[in-house]
Amino acid sequence: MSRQPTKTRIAETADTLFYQRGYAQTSLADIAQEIEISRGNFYYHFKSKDEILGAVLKNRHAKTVAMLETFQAENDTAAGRISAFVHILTSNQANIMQFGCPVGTICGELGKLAHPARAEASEIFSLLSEWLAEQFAALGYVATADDLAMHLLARSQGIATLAQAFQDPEFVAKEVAVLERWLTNPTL
Amino acid sequence: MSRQPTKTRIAETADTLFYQRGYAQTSLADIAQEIEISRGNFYYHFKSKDEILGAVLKNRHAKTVAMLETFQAENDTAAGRISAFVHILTSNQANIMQFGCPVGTICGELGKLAHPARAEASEIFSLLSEWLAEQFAALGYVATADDLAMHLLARSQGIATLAQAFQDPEFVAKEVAVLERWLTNPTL
DNA sequence: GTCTATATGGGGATAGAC
DNA sequence: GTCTATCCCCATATAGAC
Repeated sequence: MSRQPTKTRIAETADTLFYQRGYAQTSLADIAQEIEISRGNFYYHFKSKDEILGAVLKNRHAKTVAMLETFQAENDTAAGRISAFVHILTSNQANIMQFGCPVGTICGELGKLAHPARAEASEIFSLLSEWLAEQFAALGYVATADDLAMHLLARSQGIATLAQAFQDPEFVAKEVAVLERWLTNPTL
Repeated sequence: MSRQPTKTRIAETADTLFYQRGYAQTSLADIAQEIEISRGNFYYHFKSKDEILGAVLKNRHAKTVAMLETFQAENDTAAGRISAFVHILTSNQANIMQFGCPVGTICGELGKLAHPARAEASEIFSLLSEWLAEQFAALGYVATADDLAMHLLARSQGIATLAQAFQDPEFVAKEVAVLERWLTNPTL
């Protein structure tokens, strides 16, 4: 783990802390302490904190692509693939209840600040939306695939938001079940 | 407008700026500049920034109660009341696309920071959820009223999150239409 | 590549004059 | 009630030794 190059360790730790505390609320000192480097060392690897954010977003993008490829590989049917997506809410429940959705929360934060990296963050949502649309199209919902994808994405986001606000695992379980039922006959 | 007492003006301006920029990212200097008082004057009216946050959350709570009472007064049927709630997404669309939902985003921010005022923020969600549950019960969905309420709240939140991320008014319009259709026969 | 030391600015908060 | 002046801490970022 700690045999990785420093630049990588910075980006990975920043990823975690940005998720848990938010971008603005995470100081370089926090990251430096976590991986036991000096604050000065930072600027050998990155020009600025914003550049670290860029690297983090690039990482999350790549990890999202990889995740979708795994869903693709591990499920024979489009229905199974969509279901795998929905079940992120279950498998990642503990984190979501504490810190919200990693994509949704960074988009919200960067959006409020009108941060230049805003668009890169939303791109990850686009990635998910487009992949979901492909699955719905494969299921036969060709005409409404895009809308169904956005609809499901929105519902997942809403569940994540309320999960964090109410800290209620039962709510998540119920809503995932509702989504599963909806998936048997997805309509708008 | 500016004839209000300073303490009130601080709380109202803080409310706006906390919404637009986030709590942590709004400095007391920002607020002071907006209403043209000195930074020092602050501490005559509030002991700390956190105390201002407390006042803001109390205000939002009260405004939410008032809003629900208006919905109640202006609509004869439970269906109409729920519909009024849904249409916040339309009437407040411009703000939501820029800054997200005022309740959802503060809950998210305070949640990440494990801030003491977390619970007060979630309370506003509870307010909405309980009111919606009453409406669903009045519609005849007594057994599932609570779940329907949380479900609708989650869907609204999801729409707000994606509206901010994608900046797409059409998406909001489509999803509001979908919600309206769902309301004619709300199921889980 | 990594460190220490430091520059510079901004944050919340306090003291005390008016 | 409001102001100015100031304290202290922590933030990002830089300079330069090792």
